[in-house]
Amino acid sequence: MDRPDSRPAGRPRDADADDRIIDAALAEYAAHGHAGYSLNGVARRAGVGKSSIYLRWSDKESLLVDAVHARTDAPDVDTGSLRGDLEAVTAWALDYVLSSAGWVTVRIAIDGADTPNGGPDPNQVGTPHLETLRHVWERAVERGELSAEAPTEPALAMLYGSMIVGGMLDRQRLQGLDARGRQVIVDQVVTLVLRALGSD
Amino acid sequence: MDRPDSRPAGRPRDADADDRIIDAALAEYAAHGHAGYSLNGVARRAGVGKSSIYLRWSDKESLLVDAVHARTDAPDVDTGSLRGDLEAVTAWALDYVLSSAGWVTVRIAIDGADTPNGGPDPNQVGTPHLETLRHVWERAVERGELSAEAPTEPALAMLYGSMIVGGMLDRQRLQGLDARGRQVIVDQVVTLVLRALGSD
Amino acid sequence: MDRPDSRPAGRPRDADADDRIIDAALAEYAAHGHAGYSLNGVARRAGVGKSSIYLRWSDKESLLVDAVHARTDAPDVDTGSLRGDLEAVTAWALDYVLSSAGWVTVRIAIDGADTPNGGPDPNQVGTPHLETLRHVWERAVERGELSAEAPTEPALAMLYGSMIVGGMLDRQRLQGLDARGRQVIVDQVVTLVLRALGSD
Amino acid sequence: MDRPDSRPAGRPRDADADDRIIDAALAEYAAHGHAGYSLNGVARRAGVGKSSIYLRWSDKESLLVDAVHARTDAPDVDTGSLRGDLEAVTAWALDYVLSSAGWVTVRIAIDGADTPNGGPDPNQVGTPHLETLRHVWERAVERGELSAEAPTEPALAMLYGSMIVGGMLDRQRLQGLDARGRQVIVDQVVTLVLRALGSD
DNA sequence: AGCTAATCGAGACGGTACGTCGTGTCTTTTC
DNA sequence: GAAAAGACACGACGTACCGTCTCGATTAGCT
Repeated sequence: MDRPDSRPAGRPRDADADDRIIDAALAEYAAHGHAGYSLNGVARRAGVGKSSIYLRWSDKESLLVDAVHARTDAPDVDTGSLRGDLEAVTAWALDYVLSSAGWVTVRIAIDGADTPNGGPDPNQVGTPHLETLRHVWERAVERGELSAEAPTEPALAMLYGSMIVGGMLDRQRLQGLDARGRQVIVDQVVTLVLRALGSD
Repeated sequence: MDRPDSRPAGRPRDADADDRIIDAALAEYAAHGHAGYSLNGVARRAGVGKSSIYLRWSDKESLLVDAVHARTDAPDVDTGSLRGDLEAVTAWALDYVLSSAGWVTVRIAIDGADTPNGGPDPNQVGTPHLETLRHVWERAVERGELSAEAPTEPALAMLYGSMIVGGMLDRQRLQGLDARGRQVIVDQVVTLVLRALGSD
Repeated sequence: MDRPDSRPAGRPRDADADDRIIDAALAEYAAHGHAGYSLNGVARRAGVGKSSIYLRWSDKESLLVDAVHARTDAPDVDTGSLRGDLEAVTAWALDYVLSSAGWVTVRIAIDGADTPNGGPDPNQVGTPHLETLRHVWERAVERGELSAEAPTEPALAMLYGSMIVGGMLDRQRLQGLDARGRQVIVDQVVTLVLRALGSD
Repeated sequence: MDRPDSRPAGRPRDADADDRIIDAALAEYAAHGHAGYSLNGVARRAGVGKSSIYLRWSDKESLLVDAVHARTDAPDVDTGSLRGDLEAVTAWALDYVLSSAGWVTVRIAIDGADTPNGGPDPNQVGTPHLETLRHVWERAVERGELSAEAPTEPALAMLYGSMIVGGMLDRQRLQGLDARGRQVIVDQVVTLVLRALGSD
């Protein structure tokens, strides 16, 4: 007969296909931009039928959101000091916005913000990064480096926003910097943020 | 004889059409979002043939950029004090990123940043705002409120970036605020920036 | 294993759509003439997307050629005598050139003749009718009614050309004739042709 | 005062422009075929503004008709015998249908026949040629070579139609013939027509 | 010489069709 | 029943042309 938790009838989903589709989606987006990101192209690049994509996602927008999610991992740094944590997380954020994949995330979040029920939820997209920053904050409060009343959100926005503006207006120059040059940028921003928080 | 700057031959462009097209473009964008913004729709709404649009702009994207430009005016505030100027310019920036037309600018600048020679120049798009902020800075230095060595660019990025992140992640809530509520946000950000600059 | 002539992968073409498209093409041509024959109009009338048309034909011209081909059937009459055959085939040809669909064929053949590699091959269009006439000839030669040296082609051209000139210059009047009236015309032409052939 | 047939006020039409336009129209038609014949192109080639064309003709179709007319001259041959006249006129007709400009006439007449009040009047287009043939007939009757009861119209249609069918189905080959080769064709057709008329 | 008026080249105007491509759905065979 | 393949109806893209219009410049006859 049938085992109670038997697999559903028919051919099982190809788990590998998920990965191929997600990779293809990000690659197409990075290659041709928002306007040139087409589901036909994704299917072609992934070597997959369109129906296989529509079985998993409702439309091309939600595929993009999921793709970005699946490929975004914000490391939860813990260096023992607020400055150390901020430097680590800022350095990581800088690399992120200067990378092609990372910048796609920003684009998607920006694109989705003004189409309330049309596009992807930007909070859903951006949250991972912010989450990491919040953890840094919490530990700083626990360590007594910050008061609980410190204006968390605005400071987060300043730090994260600095990186975005840098990636937007100064991209070429920043991409040309080596690790040492980027460290200077990071130091500067972290110093400003800490001073703003009265914790320098 | 001939006047050196004589008009070109043929029927002159209809200046009124420019306005109708720009208004229609922004209206279509606001109504249907990025995905639903179609040149056919713009032409229909403006009561204009598509050729008249393509005579002026090379594609729908550059029309959008120009439309946003044409309807964007960054006021060169001058209140007499750094804090006053920053509050004014920040309040204006907040309204800007929360507006539909303003957000389009941000989106376009973001979209164009990673496609070096493909899309519109992000600096061209973003510059007007930054220009205003730089003027504020210059006057503050002249008044002696800031030292000439103050880290201008990072501070600008923090301020402008804060607004962008707010417009991205907290859009719904911020749009719901009245003038008073927005003033609180502005104060908070300006205070942080001034403190970061050691000028509070 | 696989059958050698297995069907190609994917959804098969909708055979019904072919018919609807062809009918719509001829209807549009007949209704609006050559200048007003538009592929958009054909698609609309056929209730079909343009892509479905372009999957089958490369452009509007080749659709028209195929449409005419598909709806043209030249009956292979066989009455037992040359005069009988010629009368039958001439009567049919007269009806043909006076009909809207038939006249379209002539138009297309004429249009295509002077654009060697641009338009449809006129021989491809006109051949079916000529084919029928040639069969009539062959049987007449077999029966001994005509010598094998009789100038086939010029006589064919005379007969067929008479109908075309009639359809061109005398269309209104001929269309107004009843079957009896048309028979008079047919008799006259056949008599002339037979006399020209020295076979009266 | 005023002379009764004074010239109208204002700048007179440029007679030279008529010629340039007509030549350009035929050249464009010959170069790009019916589909590629555009008024914009004619204006460009003639070095003329579109308004100058529309001052003279109501649309591109009637320009074409007039252009063909203006460059068509049907000689009223008179050789003294029916056979001689027919040979002359047939040779001329053959050259005509094989020429680009001549074939345009045929095409226009054909196109206009089935759109009663839409296009140019086919009789207007075709008449000149038929007129010439009728004169030939009349003289033959006067000379007693033909009886007044001879079936004029059908014979005319046979002769003229033969040429059209030849130009349509056998164009390439006939265009390749030299004067001698064409003479053979002409003889054949004339012989058939004369025999049909019982006048050989 | 000045006035009037139609024509000239040029080219923008609102429309519409072209042929291409992408959407999200549907239909087929194969696994 | 999922997979791939690809056809389906629809509609936007950017281009080209239609026939109309609006310009400044020209070219005449009439004052």
